[in-house]
Amino acid sequence: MKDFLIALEYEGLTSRLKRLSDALLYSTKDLYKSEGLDIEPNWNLIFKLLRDHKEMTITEMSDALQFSHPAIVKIVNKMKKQSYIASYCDKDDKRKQVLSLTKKGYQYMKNLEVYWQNGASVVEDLLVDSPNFLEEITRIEEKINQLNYKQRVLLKLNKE
Amino acid sequence: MKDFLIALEYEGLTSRLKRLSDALLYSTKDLYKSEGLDIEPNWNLIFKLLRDHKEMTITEMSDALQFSHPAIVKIVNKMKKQSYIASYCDKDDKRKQVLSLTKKGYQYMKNLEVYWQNGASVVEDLLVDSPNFLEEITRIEEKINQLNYKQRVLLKLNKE
DNA sequence: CATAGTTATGTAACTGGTTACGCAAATATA
DNA sequence: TATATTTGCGTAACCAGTTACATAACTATG
Repeated sequence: MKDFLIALEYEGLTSRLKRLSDALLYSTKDLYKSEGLDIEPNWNLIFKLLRDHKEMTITEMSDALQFSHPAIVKIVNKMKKQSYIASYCDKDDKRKQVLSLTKKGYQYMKNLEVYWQNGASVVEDLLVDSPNFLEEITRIEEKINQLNYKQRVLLKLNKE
Repeated sequence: MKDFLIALEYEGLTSRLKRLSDALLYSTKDLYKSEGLDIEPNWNLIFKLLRDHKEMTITEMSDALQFSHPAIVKIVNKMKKQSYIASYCDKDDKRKQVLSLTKKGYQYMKNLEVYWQNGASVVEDLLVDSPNFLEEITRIEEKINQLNYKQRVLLKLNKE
């Protein structure tokens, strides 16, 4: 059966992006599960952020990833429960929670590297016939950041 | 603050796809809400499917859109509750539910056309500097359909 | 033609995001 | 310095998908 979303062209793109990202997400979860790994999707982002920055707050992470802060809170709390992350209260600003990887976190990260490397290599393979993809999706992200979908549609509607 | 996901290159793509598709999804919902429209994301897909095919079953829709069947069931049930869709039991196969748009459904669809047209036009604008995007994402979808992310990573792991 | 397997659909539980709201701490201002 | 505003973060409720499981109806086969 023909793929209706693809046939829709411009009108199908949003749903295709969701469909593709869901497929990758669930497949990643499935991989972790079948490998018996104690990690969830996007923990890798937090691991890498803290590997590169040593210490960060929730807000800084939410800024760097451009995720809502509750999303970060949820991930971080799970990682704390597994003792991959520790935190202390910033003494200059008591609202802030300063997060960093524990020794256990650093050690566990070593086990994950092989999955990250092969994962990146898979993405590279997926993109090999799509050499402009990364560049072009970056441009789309930039546009959406400047003026979101709703604003753009409203602008068109009001011009009529 | 620099975008960490973009800096991650291959390792950030999956999360960027989700981030982008979520941004579009929530912005679409926001648009519908602020316009007072009685419609949810992806209802448009069902409307269009039934506009083009008159009658379809759950499984046919799930096939055409490549969504899981429970996803279709949920959407269709909501649209039935609003009387945009009616159904009858297939007399040759009593398991099947034959779905079609009601008169109310067709009428309501007319109100939506202007949003669909402008939405498509917005997507066109978003893609104007990304002329290869649609073609290249199609190739990525094809690859994932042939061998999913998990399978690809496992293959690489086992080769080591 | 009885029964084993397959298919269509429904339902439950889960997931990983979001928005909305609240509060305490910090900052700006009158 | 009292008060208004902003900021950091936590929690609740929601949302649109998924997988897993159940059931009834159809199909194929010994």
